[in-house]
Amino acid sequence: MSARTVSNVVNGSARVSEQTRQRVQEAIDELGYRPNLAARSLRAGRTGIIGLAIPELHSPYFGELAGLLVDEARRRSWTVIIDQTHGDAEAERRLLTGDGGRVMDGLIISPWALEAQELVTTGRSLPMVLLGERSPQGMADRVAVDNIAAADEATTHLLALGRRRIAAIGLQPHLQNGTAEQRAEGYRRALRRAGVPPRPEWEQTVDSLHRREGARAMAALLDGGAAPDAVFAFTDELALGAMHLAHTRGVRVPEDLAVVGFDDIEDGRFSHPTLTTVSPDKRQIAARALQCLADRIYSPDNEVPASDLTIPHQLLVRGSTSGPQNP
Amino acid sequence: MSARTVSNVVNGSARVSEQTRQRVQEAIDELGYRPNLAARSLRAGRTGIIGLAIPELHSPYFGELAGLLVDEARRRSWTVIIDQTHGDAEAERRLLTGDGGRVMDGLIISPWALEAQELVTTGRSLPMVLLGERSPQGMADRVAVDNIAAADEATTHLLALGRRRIAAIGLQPHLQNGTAEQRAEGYRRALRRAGVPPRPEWEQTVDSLHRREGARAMAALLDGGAAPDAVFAFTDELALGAMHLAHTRGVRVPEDLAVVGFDDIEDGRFSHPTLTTVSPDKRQIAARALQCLADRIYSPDNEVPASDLTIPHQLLVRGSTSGPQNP
DNA sequence: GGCCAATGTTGCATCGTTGAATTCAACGTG
DNA sequence: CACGTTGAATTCAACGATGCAACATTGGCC
Repeated sequence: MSARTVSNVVNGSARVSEQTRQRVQEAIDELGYRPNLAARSLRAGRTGIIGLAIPELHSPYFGELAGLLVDEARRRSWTVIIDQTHGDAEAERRLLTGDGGRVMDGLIISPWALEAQELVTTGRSLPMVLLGERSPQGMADRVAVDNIAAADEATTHLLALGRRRIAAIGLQPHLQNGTAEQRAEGYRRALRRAGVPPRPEWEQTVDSLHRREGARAMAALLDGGAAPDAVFAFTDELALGAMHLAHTRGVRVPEDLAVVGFDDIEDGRFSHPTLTTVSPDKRQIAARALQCLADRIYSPDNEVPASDLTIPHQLLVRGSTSGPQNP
Repeated sequence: MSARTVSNVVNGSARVSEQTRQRVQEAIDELGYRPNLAARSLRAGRTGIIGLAIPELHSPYFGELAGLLVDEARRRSWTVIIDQTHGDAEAERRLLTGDGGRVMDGLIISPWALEAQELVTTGRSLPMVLLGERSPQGMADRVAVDNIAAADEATTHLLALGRRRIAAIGLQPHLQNGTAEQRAEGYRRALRRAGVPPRPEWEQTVDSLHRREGARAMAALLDGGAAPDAVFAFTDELALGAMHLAHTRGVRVPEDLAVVGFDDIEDGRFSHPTLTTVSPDKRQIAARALQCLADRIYSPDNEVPASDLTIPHQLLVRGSTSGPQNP
């Protein structure tokens, strides 16, 4: 009963007689033997581990997305290691260079501080899928919604309600990842099409996407000269923060202020009022991202052309822009 | 320039002349060499990876906790792999037996379906820290808040407001993990001390801890004979679901119905009204859990006695139990 | 009986790293 | 000048699993 035979039994690889198979299996069960993954990885050159790099796990959007990705990875027998970058460029860079050693077979990254250019250059050798950010030279796959179109729809919805003083919360001019900029562009495009000139004082910059910042930005808007009658927040968290502040100031939502968010996090379905939002198909984002990664990992040499997948989204109209609350 | 010398330079271990060190370092930088973690793990018998097993990543409480744990692990140069059990006993068991191979040096698990007895028996050889669930024979470390005392405080707070018809949402009699039971016990204890006999029809069982279930339970309470004037929900998510349903039925919070939750998730700070809650010190839970795990991993043979750490908690009174909304 | 094919099992070598032991060179001392 | 001492670099072996080739066994065929 050599080690080689045991290996054959465990992997069901070579021809093993039924008799030996059973004898080996018994021994395995009895001794509680488990194959050593480190050794297996060393031999195979693969670890079966993929990395997921997101800004923050505690943010509902990324929490929900991470959950879906982990489940999808399990379906493919992959294990996921999660790293939080906290929007720190250095952390993102360290992740890519594999500082301290290469463990991951591939990486799904939602970039924040680094621009795609640097991402792709630094992480050259690592199969990689970008969430949200566009890859410049088609060096890495990318999965994202059409932010411009989605923001346009959201804003158009507010215009259709008769609102004209529509503010935007969520600009991040100092960031490289481009998402905020695209949503801002969609917002402005919709305004212009409706003949409403975009006004800089209605575009609120934020330092983070937390509720707190949404509240701060809303306060700034209310304290500013012309109070808006609608707000398009670039994320649901910002929207919920804005609604919270509106409540504390006695501003009624949606009567005095219509609010639209982006992400369709669970909170928005149960908030008071419920939150109208742009809902990206998160399940599909997870599935497609892993599909891309698998393609890239399993066909290493052939220059697989980078795919740029646009995921469908949907505007969910709820209480924050309509009369009574819809579920 | 042998492999051994390179190893010495990388680890700074043995005596290496300054000259060779530089020569090696240059080569490393130029070739982009990274040590192979699989080989290192194989040699060392350690992977530097710990597992985190939680029911669901998308739940805000576990999302926040996971984020803190990941950060704390990074401070200790550990990598975290995350597994979602979805409350599935089989998934928890598979995790413990290391089905398909042993990767993790240790495991932090928030048990759901399995009772501690089985957990400890099955995962005998794996350093393990339990979150929430008590370990019977002191075979594994445990980190948790004093659920009974905390639930007592929450209920007592409602009693102090003059409420007497206090319902509880969140019982899970079919589960083994004991947390819900402890909170129920604290709830009943407080009622009895105040001379209010616990009434079975005010104890609402739930299938999950999602907002949806909180809403369902609240509906059941309102549709039942005697509508309660207060609710203690065993988690913030249940509480938010309950508040949502109250709003849709025109029940005012806190005037008609006072609500207390448990967990202190971010949503509760920005909901309308803001949510009174029991706040466990999550940062400390994360820090202590990793400390325990480190102790156990780094002193393998010595039977380190299992520690049972009680983490402090705090009742945060907010809008859902007071007049206007406090932040 | 001798030879080949099919089937089942084993041994060898290897993945990359590192502990332990070894070689090599330079230097100081009696 | 012979010899011990110290510092620096190298070689050897091993961690555990597995691709590959070799080996053993059996049965069938001419």
